[in-house]
Amino acid sequence: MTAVAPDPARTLALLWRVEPAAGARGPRRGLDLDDVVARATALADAGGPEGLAGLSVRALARELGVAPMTLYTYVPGREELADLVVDAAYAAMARRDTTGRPWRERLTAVAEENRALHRAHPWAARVDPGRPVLGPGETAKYEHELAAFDELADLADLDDVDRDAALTFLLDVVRAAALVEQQSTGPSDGTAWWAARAPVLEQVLDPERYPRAVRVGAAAGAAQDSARDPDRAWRFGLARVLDGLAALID
Amino acid sequence: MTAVAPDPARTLALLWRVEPAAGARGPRRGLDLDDVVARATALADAGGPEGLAGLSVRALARELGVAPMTLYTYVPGREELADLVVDAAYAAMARRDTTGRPWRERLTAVAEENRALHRAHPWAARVDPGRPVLGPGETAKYEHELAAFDELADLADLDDVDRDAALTFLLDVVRAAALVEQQSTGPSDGTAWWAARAPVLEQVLDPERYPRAVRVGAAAGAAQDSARDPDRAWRFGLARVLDGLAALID
DNA sequence: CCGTACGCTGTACAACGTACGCTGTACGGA
DNA sequence: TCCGTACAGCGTACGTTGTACAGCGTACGG
Repeated sequence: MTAVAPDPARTLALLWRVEPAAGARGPRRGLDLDDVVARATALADAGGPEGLAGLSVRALARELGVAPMTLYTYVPGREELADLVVDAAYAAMARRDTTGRPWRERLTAVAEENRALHRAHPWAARVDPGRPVLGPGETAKYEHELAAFDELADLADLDDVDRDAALTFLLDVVRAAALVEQQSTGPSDGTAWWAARAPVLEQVLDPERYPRAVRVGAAAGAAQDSARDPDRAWRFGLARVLDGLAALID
Repeated sequence: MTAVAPDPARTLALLWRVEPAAGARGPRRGLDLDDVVARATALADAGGPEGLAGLSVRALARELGVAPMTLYTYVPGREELADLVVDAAYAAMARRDTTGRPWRERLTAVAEENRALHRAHPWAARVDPGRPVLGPGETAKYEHELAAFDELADLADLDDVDRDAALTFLLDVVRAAALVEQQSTGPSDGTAWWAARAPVLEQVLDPERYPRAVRVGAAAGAAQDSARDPDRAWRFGLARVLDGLAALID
């Protein structure tokens, strides 16, 4: 079910659009790689949070009006296609130039840009951050976001390793907030979700045994469902990140 | 490929081991649900970071010496099996009683317990936190971890929603650190990984265009690979979390 | 003692990723 | 001008997945 040799060099060349000096023999290509990736992205977006995981070669081929195997002339396999989709999404992000602005504002901008990413592409929050793509999109994103730490790195005397850790720290809290947000705006809008579970839960969730879990769980669940203050978790996380980083400045 | 009706009540009953008052007619069951879950956990653990996603009904059945379809008399489907595995892992976590200790120590204990979880079960870091399992394991974990926030909630005047957000904040940073750690201890030990990519990257990663990305990326990569200070990212994240939460105390 | 509820499983189907080999195209060199 | 060849596209096929369905056999309740 998986290819034998997922040559990383080939994938990188594809990501960076480094053509293998094609001798233009044979028929012209009927599709454009950028189109393929764009259609794949649209399919993934339509698939909700599991969109990227659920993206299938056959569905994409159907969408593009070609046979499934045709896609393999454009892309080595499903995994690499997903990498291209991810990197394209990173490349397409809006990046505010906040050069010279105070560090809190710069980091907030980065956080908001990533929040927008997660809203545009719900699957982005499920992308494995431990497996870097190393494409042009990710690289540009990385460079831009590292730059936002210039002033803070200076003030707090962060070395490069700490700067990277600080960025990871921020991005991860943003991702977590996105996951929470997706849960409430998810397929079932809370009420039905809880209604289906309430009968068993009432029977089993002993408030004397789990006092905090029952109380806090109910409060947190209600807060998420009510659209009264949907940004609360988001602002909490961001403020905690900024305060945590501010403590580095002695 | 997916079941038609993933009845949530049935799954909850299974998680909490609420028997449907079985009239004990017919043959005895040859397997124990706890055994099934234990073997599934072992299989997932052996499968590395993708272990839970890669867990297949057929493989588990082979392991248990039964036909694949037999498992469907114990569990509604693959998804629910995964939920049981997750909840069992939560239930099995060691939980230090830190009642009365200072809040930083209590939160550190929670962080370390979850770090141990991620080391025992690499797939745990990939479990979707937006989809709560609501089993006894998760509930006990939630209760225990909320309790660790008692003093801080008091000092910082956190309401229940904030308390939940603060816990989520902490757990997510721990998860992120686990993902980073898994990347370095991963399948290929860094050197080979970079060697395969270096030729293309050198050709394409312009240090003038991406100065910080190239510099910081190299430093961060080297820091992860070198086992010199493997805990550095971990300690950074934890310290940032504690400082960020400490700022809530006015 | 037997009817029936239920554990177990063989078979089958739809969907998946993708290897292999064919067909037809269109350019580079003769 | 023509043709060899490199390459785009794809039909077919294989192995894998989750799981629906129907049959078989067991063992308890009446």
